[in-house]
Amino acid sequence: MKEDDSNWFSKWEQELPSPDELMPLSQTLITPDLALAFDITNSNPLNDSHPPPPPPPPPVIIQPSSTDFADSGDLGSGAGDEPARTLKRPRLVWTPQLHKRFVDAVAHLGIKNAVPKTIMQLMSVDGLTRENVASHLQKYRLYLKRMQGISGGSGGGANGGAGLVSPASDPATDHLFASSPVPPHFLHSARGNSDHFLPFVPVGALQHHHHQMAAAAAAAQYHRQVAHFGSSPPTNGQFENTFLARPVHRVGAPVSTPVTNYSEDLDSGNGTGGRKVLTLFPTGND
DNA sequence: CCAAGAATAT
DNA sequence: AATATTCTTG
Repeated sequence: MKEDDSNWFSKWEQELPSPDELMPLSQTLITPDLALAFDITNSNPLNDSHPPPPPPPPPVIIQPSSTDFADSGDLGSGAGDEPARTLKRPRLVWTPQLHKRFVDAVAHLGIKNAVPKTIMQLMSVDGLTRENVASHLQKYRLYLKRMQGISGGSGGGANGGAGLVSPASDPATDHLFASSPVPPHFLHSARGNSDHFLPFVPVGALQHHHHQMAAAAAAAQYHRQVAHFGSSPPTNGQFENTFLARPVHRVGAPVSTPVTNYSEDLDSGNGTGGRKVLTLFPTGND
């Protein structure tokens, strides 16, 4: 068994979010129209509720700001896809799944190597940019700092929306970050590397499958994506688009092509027993 | 020049 | 509040 290094890796692979959940980023291949077209009528008997259903009829599409791609059809010639340049992509939504991936990557890299670029590469999420990660990382660090002050660690976050929770979960502190098990060593000064040493990114090991997602699948995912959280504040009227436009990769790094790796994931986003969002599919997978 | 980090902006 | 974008420094 020389699987020493592959050891943690294989384990990691198992926790990778299922395609369904990290689709928001990969939806890049699916156009909203297509999604809607597929969406469909899908009588989803086992689908959860969908209070805020994406009403197809109204001419108004969810787009935060103006300048979008599907807007005027003149831009260059094609107006279809390619643009990647000059276009603004929608805000990235860090779903618990994505964040989990993020945390895992950071954890496995060690705080020292956990720099945006490396994290991004390790996550191998299509469409994720360094800036995305950088921004999130910044916030994540603040969160960790915050935590050091109070609570030595117990990540008992995970509040089921009720009010009983362990300490260290201030209403202002939890939210997304509390939903993922924060690696212990994070709270200490991660110096010298405790267990993870990976100066470089083993991305090569991750590269296995390609995109094989079908439109139908994407459409389905598109739906559950919007109908998430059930505990949203009342005055929250901000809709953020869930699709990202990022059809092509432009890597200059020595790594190969970062593609999304799909794997089975049962989502255990909370170790403290406080189940949280998602996991729309009972028993296994669809 | 590229990338990380902090500071700002939306 | 959450992300993005800009600015500065390495």
